[in-house]
This record gives sequence, structure tokens and C-alpha cells, in this order.
Amino acid sequence: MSRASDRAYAGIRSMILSGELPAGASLGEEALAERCGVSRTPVRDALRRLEAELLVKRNESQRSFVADWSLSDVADAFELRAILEGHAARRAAERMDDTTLQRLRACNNAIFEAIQPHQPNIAGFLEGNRGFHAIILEASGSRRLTSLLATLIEQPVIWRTANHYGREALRRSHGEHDELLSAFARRDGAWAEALMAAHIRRAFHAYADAHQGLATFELARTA
Amino acid sequence: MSRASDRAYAGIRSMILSGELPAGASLGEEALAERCGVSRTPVRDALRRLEAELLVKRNESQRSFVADWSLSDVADAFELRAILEGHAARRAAERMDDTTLQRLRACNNAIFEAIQPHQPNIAGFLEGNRGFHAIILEASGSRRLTSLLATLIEQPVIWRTANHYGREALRRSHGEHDELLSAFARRDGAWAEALMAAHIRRAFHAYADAHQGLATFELARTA
DNA sequence: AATCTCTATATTGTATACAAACTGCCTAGG
DNA sequence: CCTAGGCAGTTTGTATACAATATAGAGATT
Repeated sequence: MSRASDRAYAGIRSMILSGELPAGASLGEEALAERCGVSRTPVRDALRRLEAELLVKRNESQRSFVADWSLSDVADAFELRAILEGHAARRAAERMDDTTLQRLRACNNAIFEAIQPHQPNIAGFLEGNRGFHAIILEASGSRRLTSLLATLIEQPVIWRTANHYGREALRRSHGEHDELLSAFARRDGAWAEALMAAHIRRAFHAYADAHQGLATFELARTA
Repeated sequence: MSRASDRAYAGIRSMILSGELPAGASLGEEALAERCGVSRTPVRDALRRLEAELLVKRNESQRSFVADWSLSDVADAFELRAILEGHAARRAAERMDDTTLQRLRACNNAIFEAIQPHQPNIAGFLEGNRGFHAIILEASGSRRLTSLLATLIEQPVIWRTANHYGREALRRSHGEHDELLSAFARRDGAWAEALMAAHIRRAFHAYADAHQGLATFELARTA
């Protein structure tokens, strides 16, 4: 996409993810256009994209608002991710080649570096994690699966709470990736699918725990 | 959506589905605007929607074309549909109430009427079929699942070939719906999921057969 | 003859002006 | 005091003009 449209998209998106625009906030096109330094046209474009990603919802008279993701919404998304990414893992295992396997190993090594206690680099972990899952998706060889999962992986609230993940959760994530690598190495699709489903579901509970902690923390601050 | 934008969307969509705009055809905004009697703005809007539905694809420099759905693309879509609608059927069975069950029965009765030999009403069959699956989706109680499936159910080429379905395929479809009703009546999620997955996969093969026949037919006409 | 470049043309991206629709308030009537 | 209606302000939808970019074709050069 071209410059202005991308600026609007990236700008609004980061405002939402950072919490600058809280859930339920009104998203007037004119106001957003001014804040992003572009005209309404690219803003409208960006809002449509964000709406497709379910970060933005529109009421019956076409006004836009920041979508509010309740815990049950997030649970819903994770459940579908577990199913679809499990399926992707199965297909990837069945189609796995040595080059891809090497790339996955390298990716998980990068994650290992990022979570070393002396410097727990969360951004690095997220980056590596994203890469790991992206490679699997690519290896699954289903463009449609990739496009479906795109809207599920862009979890809105998650990046905000990632910093609250415990070291333990990060280490388990790395270990589960290692197990996945074993399944891929054996080209065992069913094994990979089961591992991936478990991996995603555990990630959900890690999120729920962190979210729970965060929620009470914010409650305490407000009181 | 408002009038002009909807007209553009409906217009372009029907041009694609009817085959008036064949796969690979160039979709210039100006030309479409003229054909639909609106300006480029709503056309751009419509193209984005159609792109999200994968009916339209864009090349690297943002020009739009009618997407070509190879048989393997269609197979891909059906495979995902089988998984996701299977999941939806499971959830629907677990949450089933008597009112919804009645609505499903009524819907399948309507399908039965439509496929009676003396007047095999294909449009009626498709309408009833769409309704049946929509009710299940609604009963699954997952908005996200619904939104994911929306892009999969809008199969581009399928409606064109529906007329080539044999009576046998239509009757089997009705019968499978009946079996699903049994599973729903017992609130047996696993049963419903298995039946739905089988139902979708059989539908794919019916499509593939009809498509095969259609392809050779068109080939013959061209020669 | 092949290829490269430059220019003319076509197409998409952006901005802005205007039209239509919705919201909320304020007043008039019961 | 409460409700209905309409009016003013705000917000989104559409059209159009202009800018930026990509494509294709002609001409020149090797």
C-alpha cells in the first residue's frame, strides 16, 4: 500500500494497541485524519482494514469504534487458532523439507537467546515467535489458511499484556517449539497437530493469567 | 452500506459470478465505475470487499483482476470449511435448544419441497441450504467463527455449476441434513461434527464432478 | 535484430468539496 | 412534567480534480 494509507493504518493501529484509544472509543474519520496528518480518504481505507481484523467495529449507522475484546472473545479467537494452526502444523509436517526445518531451528534458537534471564528481551521473543509460526504457515502450503489466520493472530490486547508474561511461560513456549521440531523432523502430521493445539491452548491460559493479574492491577490503580 | 457502494459491490460481484468478467480479467476502477453508474470512490470500496472475499486479487502494483479459482483452490476452501463448519456443528449441538431445532427442521422441509422431481427448484434448494447452514452457524454462538466462514462460503464458481448437480446429489444433501438433525436432537456434538465434515467433503466431490463435466462441455463448445 | 531508455498514456492514490444521513437538543403541545 | 417534532450540528457517503506511479510503445543505440 501507498504511503498515506499505510501511515493512517499504522497510526490508528498503534493508537489502539497501545491503549491510547481505549476500547469503545469513537473513531471519527476527520479526527483520525488530522491526528495522522492525512486526508479522510486513506483513513477510511485504514478503518476498513482494521474492521476486517476486528480491531474496529461499526455500529448500525456506520460509525466506527475501537472494538472491545472481552476475555470470552479472546478465548473464542484462541480456540479457532488452535484448530486452524493445528491443521497448518499437520500439513506443514507432511510437506516438511530440510531447508524449512533448518529455518525453524534457527528461529527457535533466536527465541532461546531472547529469553535468557540476564536480558529477557520480550520484543525479541515476540518477533521470533511470530517468525516461527509464519514459517509453519508458509510450509502448510495453503494460502487460504494463511489469510484466515491473519485475522486471528493479530490479537489486539495481547501485545499489551505480553510484558506481564512470566519467564516460566516464555521457557515453556520455547520448549514446546522444540517438541514441534521433533514432530516436523519425523514428518508426523498428527503429532504436530496435537502439539500445536496444545501449544496455543496453553498460550491462552498464560494470557488469561497475565490478563487477570493486569486487570486487578488496573483496578487497584483506579481505586 | 449505502446505495452507491452497494450497487458497485453487487454489480461487480454478479459480473464475476455470472462469468461476464472471466477469471483473470482486468478490473479498472474507472471502467467499473462507468458500468455501475457510480463514481470511483464506491467502486474502490467494493473492490476491497471483494478482495477480502478472495473474488478479486491485486497484483504487486495494486491493479485488480478477477481471481481464478483452480480446482485445488476450491479443494483448499472446502477442506477448511469442513473443519470449521464441523466445529460449528459441534458447538451448535452442545448449545441446541428446541426452537432452533424446529427452525432447522422447517428449513430442511423447504429443501425437500424444492428438490421434488416434478419441479427441481435449484434456486430454492440453494436458498434453503444457505439458511440451514446459517442457522447452525448462529447456534454455534461464535461470532468469530461466523466471520471466518463468511469468506469461505461465498464460493465463486459454485453457484454457476450448481445447476449441473444431479438430482442424486441434491437428495443426498437433504438426507445428510436429516442425519444432522438427529445428532442435534441428541445434543451429540461429536456426532454432529463428524456428519458435518462428511457432508461438506461430499459436497466438494459433487462439485468436482459437476465442474469436471462442465469443463469438458465448455471445451467441446470451444472446439 | 535485440535491448535499453525515454516519453506518452493509462491507472491508481490522495485531497477536497459537497450531499445525505444521523444525533442530540430544544421547543411546543398535550 | 413528559412526549413529539423539528432544527442545527456533526459525521459519513459520493463525486471530482489533481498527483504519483506504473505500463507500453517508439525510437535510438549497440
